[in-house]
Amino acid sequence: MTQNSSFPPAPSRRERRAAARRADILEAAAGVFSQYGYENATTREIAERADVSEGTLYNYFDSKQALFLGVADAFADSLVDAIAGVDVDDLEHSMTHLFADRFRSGRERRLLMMFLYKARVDENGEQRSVHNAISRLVAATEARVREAIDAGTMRPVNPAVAAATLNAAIMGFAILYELSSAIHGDSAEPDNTAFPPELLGEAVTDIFLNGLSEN
Amino acid sequence: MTQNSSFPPAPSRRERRAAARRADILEAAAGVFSQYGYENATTREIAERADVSEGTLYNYFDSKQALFLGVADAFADSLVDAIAGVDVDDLEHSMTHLFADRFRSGRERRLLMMFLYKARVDENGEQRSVHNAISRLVAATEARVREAIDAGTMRPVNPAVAAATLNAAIMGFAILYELSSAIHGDSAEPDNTAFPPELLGEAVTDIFLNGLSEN
Amino acid sequence: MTQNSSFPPAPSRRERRAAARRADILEAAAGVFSQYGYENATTREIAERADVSEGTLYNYFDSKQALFLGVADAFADSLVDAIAGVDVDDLEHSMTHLFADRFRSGRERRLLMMFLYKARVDENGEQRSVHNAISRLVAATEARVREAIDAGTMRPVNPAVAAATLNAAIMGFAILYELSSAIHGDSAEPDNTAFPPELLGEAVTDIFLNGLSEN
Amino acid sequence: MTQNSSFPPAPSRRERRAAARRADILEAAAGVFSQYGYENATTREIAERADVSEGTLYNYFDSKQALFLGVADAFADSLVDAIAGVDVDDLEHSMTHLFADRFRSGRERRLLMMFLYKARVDENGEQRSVHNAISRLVAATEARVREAIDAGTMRPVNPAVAAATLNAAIMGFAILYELSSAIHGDSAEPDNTAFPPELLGEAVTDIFLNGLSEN
DNA sequence: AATGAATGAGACTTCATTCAT
DNA sequence: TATGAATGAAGTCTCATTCAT
Repeated sequence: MTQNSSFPPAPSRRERRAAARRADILEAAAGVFSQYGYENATTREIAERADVSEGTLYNYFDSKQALFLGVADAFADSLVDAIAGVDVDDLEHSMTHLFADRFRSGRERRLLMMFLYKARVDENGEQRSVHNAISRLVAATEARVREAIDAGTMRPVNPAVAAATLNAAIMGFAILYELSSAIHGDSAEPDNTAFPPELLGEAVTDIFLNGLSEN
Repeated sequence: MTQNSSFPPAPSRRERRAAARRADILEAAAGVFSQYGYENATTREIAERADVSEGTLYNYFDSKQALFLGVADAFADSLVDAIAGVDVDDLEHSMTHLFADRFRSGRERRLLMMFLYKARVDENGEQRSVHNAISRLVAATEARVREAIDAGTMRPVNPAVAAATLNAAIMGFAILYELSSAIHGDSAEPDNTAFPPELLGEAVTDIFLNGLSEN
Repeated sequence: MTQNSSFPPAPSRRERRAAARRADILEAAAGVFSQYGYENATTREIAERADVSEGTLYNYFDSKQALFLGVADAFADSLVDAIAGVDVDDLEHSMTHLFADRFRSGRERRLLMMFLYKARVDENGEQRSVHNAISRLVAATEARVREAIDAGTMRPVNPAVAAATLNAAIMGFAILYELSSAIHGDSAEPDNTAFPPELLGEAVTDIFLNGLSEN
Repeated sequence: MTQNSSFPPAPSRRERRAAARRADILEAAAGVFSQYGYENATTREIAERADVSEGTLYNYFDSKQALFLGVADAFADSLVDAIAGVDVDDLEHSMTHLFADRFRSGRERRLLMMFLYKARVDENGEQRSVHNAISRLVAATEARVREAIDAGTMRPVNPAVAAATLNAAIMGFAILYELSSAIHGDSAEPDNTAFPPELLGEAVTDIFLNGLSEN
């Protein structure tokens, strides 16, 4: 009857509705968080944007923190996927795309910035999840670097340092790009700064692959 | 010998005390902001740490925001100075030190992260000062890059992109380093992570100068 | 019989409770404002007297100012109604009652005094509502004066001046009466001063209708 | 040596300077109070306007309240003088001037309004002085009314009621006039409303002397 | 399961008053 | 006597979270 015979057992209609509701809430939360930052985002606005009541929020997430972590996890998933998709045999091309993609969406840039900020601020016991999300990113990157070195397309640099540097650049650049967007007065989408994402991705990749030194 | 005759007129005792008090407050604010982030920092704790009453805070700064901007300005000043000190004839050495210095102090790393975050969140009219501070950094960097290219020590890359990339890396790395510090459980000073700042600075500089490609 | 079919739609129980709560809060606010004046009235006491938390106040009114304006509007409404009820064919009788009614309740007297005071102090842009309330009063009075002149029961005085004078007397007398009440030591209700409101209303009306001059 | 041989003993230079300072402060306080109202007037601004430090204020007056009472007393003195100057043989003329004078200065109008307001709010034990000032006014008026009745220029109305009504009108009209000034957009001096003080004084006096009734 | 009114802790900020200089 | 920095109590307002409906 249902279209899915694999595990877990086919979700009932109620379960499907609940999942959709949860997704709506996460989507709304991502938007509000990215726009205002964590502390200035209000559960009231998230609820409004998800078209549910504030009370309902708490049927799906234990707290504002939990809501935030839900957003962070989804974000990290998509970024880990992107890193996993890098082709070590064509670093230039795939890195260019990776960078460009990370610079394209203002919402993603802002979310990344926020995760980094909160990860630091909330290092108090209970909420290491953002840390975990970051760690997953770096680990995924390090794995690719090792592969690239093994494949002979990358110099035998320290893989951990290289992975960290690349992620730092992604993060730092996302931040800087976001700031320039704001500075250039187009804080709202669409992002039409002096440097279009593609060119920027190319130039940054060039620096990373070929270095800055003359000769 | 006594009241010197040069400008500005010798500060009276009262003026000296006021300046010292102001410095105390800024110092306390920097500490509290870096530890908790802007929103979770309370004027109460800043006052306590500066050993003054909350009211006194407002004799020196108009608002919590103004206090924050005071910290941001001082921070940007020191970073601009550091960039201005880069020797274009010995990029490797001076960049290594620049990076290493930026990674050394946890408080500086955290402050930088916070400024970036707030700069994005507070792009509302009145408080562009953090933006300005960031802009100063990038401009100072771009000037050095142009010099280095003219001096023939750097490839003729796009100076604006290079300046942005370098700053992005500084920022991103400060963040990442800070996060790893936290991950490795030594969130408090001193910072004794797997990668000591000097080695890290060297490795990052190497990647930036020489690139990642196996040529 | 049950949910009536006329407009507006029958208020739900929740809506009815909300309206009642709003009324409770306004009532409490009127009491506290009249007792302490605007600036010395605290949201804490208003909340306590309305038997709600301070936070709840802000679910019904945006600010202390808004609360005050709610009280002012209700007050102006009742006074405008009273003026509209004056019978121009029996000025003596209806004016006597109008005056007497305005003198009777200490709370009303004090509120009036406060509105006048705040109207002056808060003439800053946003809050002209108190001004508006006063203007409504004077306009209503002027209309009655014109009618009375047309009906031949009043001398052809300048209607605007007469309206202003009458309202000035109402206000001024409310104030003076309130002050004497206080002076005579019965600041709390009930008001049993030397001059009972009815006699006072009569005497004042006599002066206004017949003047002070001999002959 | 000094120019004054009467009691009290000739003031020394120091005493004269102190008196002048006191007068400066009172003048500044009157201005600030009338502009902002009691609660919104700050000792800081009073001090600035009097060109002394805040601390100095407290060498001349015990508290903000005392400062206010100083202003109130001076104000009542001048008004009592004006009432004492009314010529019972020429009520029309002298009342017209009395009214007109009270309407002319915005600062006086606002101060009067404030005194009335504070007199009510501060009826708590300690500060009956404003009450006393008001009482002096009414008593002075009542004395004049009795004289006028004895002189046969006034109907034998109840002198207490008449005195109260007249003062009420003065107060109420001062308030109303002040409000209209504000309403007509010229809250700052000079006062150029639709009704110039002289005409207004005349019209009000006419109503008071001759009444409103057609007969 | 959904609602949204109620809660109350806690934040920032103001300002009359004091007191060491 | 004058100064003005320091004080700290107190006030308004916000918002995550709860719970009766």
